[in-house]
Amino acid sequence: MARPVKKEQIPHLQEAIKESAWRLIAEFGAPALSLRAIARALSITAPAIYNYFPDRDALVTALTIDAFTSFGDVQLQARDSFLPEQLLERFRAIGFAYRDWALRYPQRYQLIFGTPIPGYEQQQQEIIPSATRSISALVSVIEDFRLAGKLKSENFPLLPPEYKTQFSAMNTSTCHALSYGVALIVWSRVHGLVSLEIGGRLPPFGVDGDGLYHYELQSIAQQFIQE
Amino acid sequence: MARPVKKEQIPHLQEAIKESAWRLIAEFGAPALSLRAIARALSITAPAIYNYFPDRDALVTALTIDAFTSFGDVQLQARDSFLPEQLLERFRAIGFAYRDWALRYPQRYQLIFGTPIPGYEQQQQEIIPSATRSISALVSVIEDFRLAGKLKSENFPLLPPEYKTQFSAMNTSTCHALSYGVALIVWSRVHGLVSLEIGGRLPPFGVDGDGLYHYELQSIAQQFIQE
DNA sequence: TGTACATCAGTGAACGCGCGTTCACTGATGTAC
DNA sequence: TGTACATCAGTGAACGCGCGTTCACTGATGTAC
Repeated sequence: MARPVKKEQIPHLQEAIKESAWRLIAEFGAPALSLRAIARALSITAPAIYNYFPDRDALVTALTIDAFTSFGDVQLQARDSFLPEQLLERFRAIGFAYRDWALRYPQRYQLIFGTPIPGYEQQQQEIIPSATRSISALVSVIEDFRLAGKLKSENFPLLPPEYKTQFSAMNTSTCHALSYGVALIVWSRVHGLVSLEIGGRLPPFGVDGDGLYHYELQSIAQQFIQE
Repeated sequence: MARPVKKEQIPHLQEAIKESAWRLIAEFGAPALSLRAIARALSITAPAIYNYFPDRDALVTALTIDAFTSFGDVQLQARDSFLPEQLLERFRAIGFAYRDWALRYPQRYQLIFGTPIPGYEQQQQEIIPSATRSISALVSVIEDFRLAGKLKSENFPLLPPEYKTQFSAMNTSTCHALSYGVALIVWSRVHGLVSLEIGGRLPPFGVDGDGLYHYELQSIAQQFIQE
């Protein structure tokens, strides 16, 4: 019963495993990911995966880091597609890149920001750098507004000094606590709209996710940024 | 090997099953819920559950409806703890009730708004009424602002007429499309902050979730409500 | 008050399934001489 | 150029597990007479 050994010259099986995992996550959702399903899709046996990842958690951790990294990449690229002086353009570009990525890879977005996968213990230490980087574009542009004296911050709740420590410990060099606080609020608004849209909570017909998102970015700019 | 038959007079097993399910969800998260675990916790056998729910999906649907209902209840109660004329107080009360409920039952919040449980096909029709009701307090108070001429809506993106149809089809009687659109934005902001907080995405130390939330409610009021 | 019977909630065994992980192995590849 | 050998990526069988669901059953309860 010789199985037709196709041996299709997988160049880098480690990458193939991750790609296959992403495909399965896109189709069935992150919580349903299994090593055996990945192996099946690649026409290999499940134990082969153990040559590349010590266990399932390690694979999920690697996927999470890759997702955060790719998510950070597109935002940083969007920022850098404008000159450092074009702060408002940079801000808007980051905002649109954020939503575009999330709509293109909704399951990846849910993997990194949604309900944790059952039975998976997140390895915080390994993930934190890429996670921090994933919002660093936003934080940096808001800090730039502050340095340019263009950050409106009346009434913003005072942030304890630990903020600063915490933040520089997160490897993003120096950043004023205020910028970080404003970035958190901005992030929460963007995340709120995007996660409702991804989750299908905006009623399916007649709701203009695009329009709402544009409006929300505009509102944020009006509230926090000096003309 | 006679097991000590405790027979502790469970009065309404159907309720006990749901309560046990909530306890397991609170401890292990919604995606890990299983009928056998529920049965184990109640010292009954798994097939007994089938006397009360035709299958696992039906149980999850019932839990979802209960969660939405309870979530809607606390918001409506919060609203009605102020006189109909005290619109701003009503709005703030709803906002705080929203966050309080979510922080008290984070796993329920994730069950109804987070990543869907793998293998569970949501029965939209059964759930929609309670889901709609869960944000009806917010929608109603914003509609009241509009009727009182106190809704600031310059620049709000025009909503197609389908909105109105859709919304009344959702059993919330008549409501202007504009109110519904504003409610969506308000909801997305509240949801964004709350879901980041529940997910532990606000850095653990030094971040004042309370303060940020107060600030955000204040911002919303300033943006959308006429003094 | 006493007996026969119907009801039906819960039991226990069993099904087929997919999972993560282990382990001894095999067989192609590449190097050393 | 030819042979012996080490390497090691991937295999196949097996493990123990928990899952949803089915099915024939049992045994307590309550009713009819």
